Amino acid sequence: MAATRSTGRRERLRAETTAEIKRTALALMRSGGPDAITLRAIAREMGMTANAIYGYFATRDDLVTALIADVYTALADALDTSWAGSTDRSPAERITAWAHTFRGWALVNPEGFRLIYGDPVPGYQAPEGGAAPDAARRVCIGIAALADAAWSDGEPAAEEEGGDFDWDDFDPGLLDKVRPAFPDLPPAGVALALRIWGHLHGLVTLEIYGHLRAQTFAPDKLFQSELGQLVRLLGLNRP
Amino acid sequence: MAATRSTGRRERLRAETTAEIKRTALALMRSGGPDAITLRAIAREMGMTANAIYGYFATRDDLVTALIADVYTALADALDTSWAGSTDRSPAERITAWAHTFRGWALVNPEGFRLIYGDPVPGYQAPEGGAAPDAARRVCIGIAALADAAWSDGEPAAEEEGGDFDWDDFDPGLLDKVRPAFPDLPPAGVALALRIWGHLHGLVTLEIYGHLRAQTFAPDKLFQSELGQLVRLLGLNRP
DNA sequence: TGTACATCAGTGAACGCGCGTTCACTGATGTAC
DNA sequence: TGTACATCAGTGAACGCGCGTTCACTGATGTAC
Repeated sequence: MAATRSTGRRERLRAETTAEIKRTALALMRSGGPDAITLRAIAREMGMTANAIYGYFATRDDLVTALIADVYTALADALDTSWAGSTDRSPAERITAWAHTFRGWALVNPEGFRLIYGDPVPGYQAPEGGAAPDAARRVCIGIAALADAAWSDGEPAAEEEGGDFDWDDFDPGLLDKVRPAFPDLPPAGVALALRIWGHLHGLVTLEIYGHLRAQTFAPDKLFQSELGQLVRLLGLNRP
Repeated sequence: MAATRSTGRRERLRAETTAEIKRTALALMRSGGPDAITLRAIAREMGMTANAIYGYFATRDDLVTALIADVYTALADALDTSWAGSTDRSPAERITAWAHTFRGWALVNPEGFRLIYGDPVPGYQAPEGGAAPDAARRVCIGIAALADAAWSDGEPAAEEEGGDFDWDDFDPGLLDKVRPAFPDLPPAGVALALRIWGHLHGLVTLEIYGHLRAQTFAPDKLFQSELGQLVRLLGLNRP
């Protein structure tokens, strides 16, 4: 029994090898940095010849493009799943959970984080219309959701100075997604979202790149403390 | 008149060429990314042979090490100069000026910022006791000065949650410098300093790496707004 | 069930390239008398 | 001021290496009748 249809088996093997190539590439990057992603190194690691990879990816850059898209999508998925799974909790709890998902993902996938947000793989030339922007957008929209959740709880940054933001200050492509989804969020709310992104991105980047761990042994505590302030900044947890 | 002593002239020429090599390396990195720093490319750009550089640096990695030390020191100098030049102003103004210096330096020297805080130059192996940690420390101490200035103005983060920080949470090498300089700054103050670092680093990194500009046309306004909140967070500018 | 053919994953040798680095050298600049 | 020597910045050819990519191929797996 269970003799799978032969074409199906070939396809499955093919998909498995494709996945293994990607997995190996990321593992190499993890241990050797972005310049460790070479077709020859991947092939060596997998016990095959370098040109066998051409059966799966047309060029090295195609592989890198696929890698970036995969990783970006995985991050966006993780964040969206976290957010969608906490609808029954308070905004403060949801935002905290989302931020922990963000940092947690980065700590588990440091090479992915660097691939997405750090310097590009040496020699890599991105294609014209990559899928990466889509996932980047999704992350931004996720952050806008945080800001919106806080905003609908009482205009947290209303007292802000330098907050004379206008719709013209933002990329139309971003607004096309954000405004329909969060009709009550004003320009200052979008600005707040980007600033929150900055806070989280900064601490996580410093940690991933080793700058934070050179100064403190308690990055968790630091992040926790940051989230406490974030929730306060957003005007949540008020008496 | 003015016939410079001959040895002096040779030394001067030597120093000039050394500087030109570094300048060219950074210019190449600016236009071509970290992997554009190669001896051959530098030599090509300068109109000489690649091995002529061996008269100035023993290996390529020595050049990169010198580059990192130079750039890191330049950043720390710029920040310290900004801070030292504003002693007659209010803490809020000083902190704002310092942060603008930080961002301004990064925008003018994006390749330097990436060299210091981003992924390492491909193939680069840092030496044992590099000078980079020193300058990194100096930047941290500068941020501690900001926190101290705010703290002596009224314990800004006293109401903080997750703020149960201890001296043991921080690197002794950092504390050796920070505690004597700022005897009134408690552990929570050092933690606050690192978090402020995260805020600024995050926005600037997103901007330098192009992630911010994909979303907004007004990164200046955003940074300005961030600083307004920072000053408020620090408990300054109170009525 | 058995045979003839098609598919296709992977091989092995080879290419041209740019890299860091080494070597023996040349020729201009500066020094000593 | 003039000559003999020392210094030293830079040359030019060469090395071995790892890279992406191409090519003609082999041999196992699956398909058709």
